[in-house]
Amino acid sequence: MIRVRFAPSPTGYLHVGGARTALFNWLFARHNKGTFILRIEDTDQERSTEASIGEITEAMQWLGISWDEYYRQTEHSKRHQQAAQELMDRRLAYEHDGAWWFRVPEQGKITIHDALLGDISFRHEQLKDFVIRRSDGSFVYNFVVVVDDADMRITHVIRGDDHVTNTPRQILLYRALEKPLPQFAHLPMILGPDRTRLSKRHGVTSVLQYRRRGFLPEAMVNFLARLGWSYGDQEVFTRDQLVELFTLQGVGSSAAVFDEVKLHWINQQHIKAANLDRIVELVKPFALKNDLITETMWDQAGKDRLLTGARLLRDRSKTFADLASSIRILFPIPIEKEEEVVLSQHKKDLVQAIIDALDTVQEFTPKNVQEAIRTALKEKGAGLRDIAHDCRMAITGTGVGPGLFDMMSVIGRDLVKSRLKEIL
RNA sequence: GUCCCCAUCAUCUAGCGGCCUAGGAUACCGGGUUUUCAUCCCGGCGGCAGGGGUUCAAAUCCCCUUGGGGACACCA
Repeated sequence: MIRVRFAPSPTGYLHVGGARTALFNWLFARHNKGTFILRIEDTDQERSTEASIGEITEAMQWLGISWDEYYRQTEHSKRHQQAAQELMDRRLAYEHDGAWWFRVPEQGKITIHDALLGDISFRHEQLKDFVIRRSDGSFVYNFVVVVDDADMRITHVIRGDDHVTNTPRQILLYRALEKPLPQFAHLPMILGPDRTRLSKRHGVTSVLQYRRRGFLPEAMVNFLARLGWSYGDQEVFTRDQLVELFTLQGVGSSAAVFDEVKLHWINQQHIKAANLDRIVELVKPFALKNDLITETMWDQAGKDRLLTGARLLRDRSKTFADLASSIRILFPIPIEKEEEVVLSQHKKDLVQAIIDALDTVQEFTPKNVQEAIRTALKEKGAGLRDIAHDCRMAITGTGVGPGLFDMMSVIGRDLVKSRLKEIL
């Protein structure tokens, strides 16, 4: 039975690097029908916070990374004490300056058999004795992680490769404690555009920030998975496909740069594939965010209109923030125009003809609207080209967008008419 | 500085000795579709870090150089 864990320390939000590590563990567990454990490494009482634990679990839930077992490292203090005492009793550790030190044998070398990196050797001289229990009685990371992983019968330790140099010390501890070694797999790091380890100074690294910016969790998961993992030429994956296809063999060994441009593209792919009802539901908070649109207005907008609007506009949206700003035109609020519309008298006549024509339309469908407008323009000896851009600007505030008749239909007769009158 | 890891287009990557004149994706640049933009379709640009080996054959294996990253705490 495969058992893996993600072990974040709750000293801040979940960043994308941590999320990727969690994701790979989770995919590995789900693919192999194993167990995924979330273990909060909260032994650093100074820096650990409840708020941080909440942020981390919320981010994981948002991403859909579900855990089967949950632990807090501090709950295991007696086990740590017990194990440390055992090493002391067996003279594998000694006390110095009030701290307990693990004795590293002077001769020999230690080899990690890493599932991703192959064999990596360290000579004992490089390691030196190290502290396992501080003089204040608390335990050091390298020690508790081994005790906990052994107790929890972790079979595969999948973590960032910034941990490789910790691994030989940990292996020594496994041996001293007479516990079976897990399989190690060290994931390559995620880098910023400047090729240094991804951090706050590279911009947004909080997973939850991506939710706030209008990204879909499945897009985030897809993107994170493709950072280091691949499956032939395929780029877009559903969560289920990822679970089905994920293997450690598919994981590369070189660091990857976090490319937000590609994240946007993947997000767009998932927005295009998502269920429209969900799109409408998810875009709502973005539309309400800093706008004239109220909750009531949203509810009165009409489900069908919102659905149609979302369908028409989502091909142009990389994020929900994009979609929210374009879907505003469905609401009876003033629209900001990208450019001032100044019409010649001739064009004003055309617009007036269009307004009049709209009144003759029975059911306000794209097809009917088109028919009425084309007919009206033809009678004036004009074509759609002559006035389309101005009409679009009047009713949507922008020169680009979905088909004019589709837009008029979904916006609705009254709103279209009043917006057209504004430019006369 | 010491130790460890990594090295294919700008970026993510396929490639695990012959299928490679190195494939896909993003980005970028054209063209088509569209009233416009986007989507979509077609095309283009662009890379095996360098040098030695091994082999009939190397992007693939080995060594060196260079470059990049990481670790060097009584932090996790």
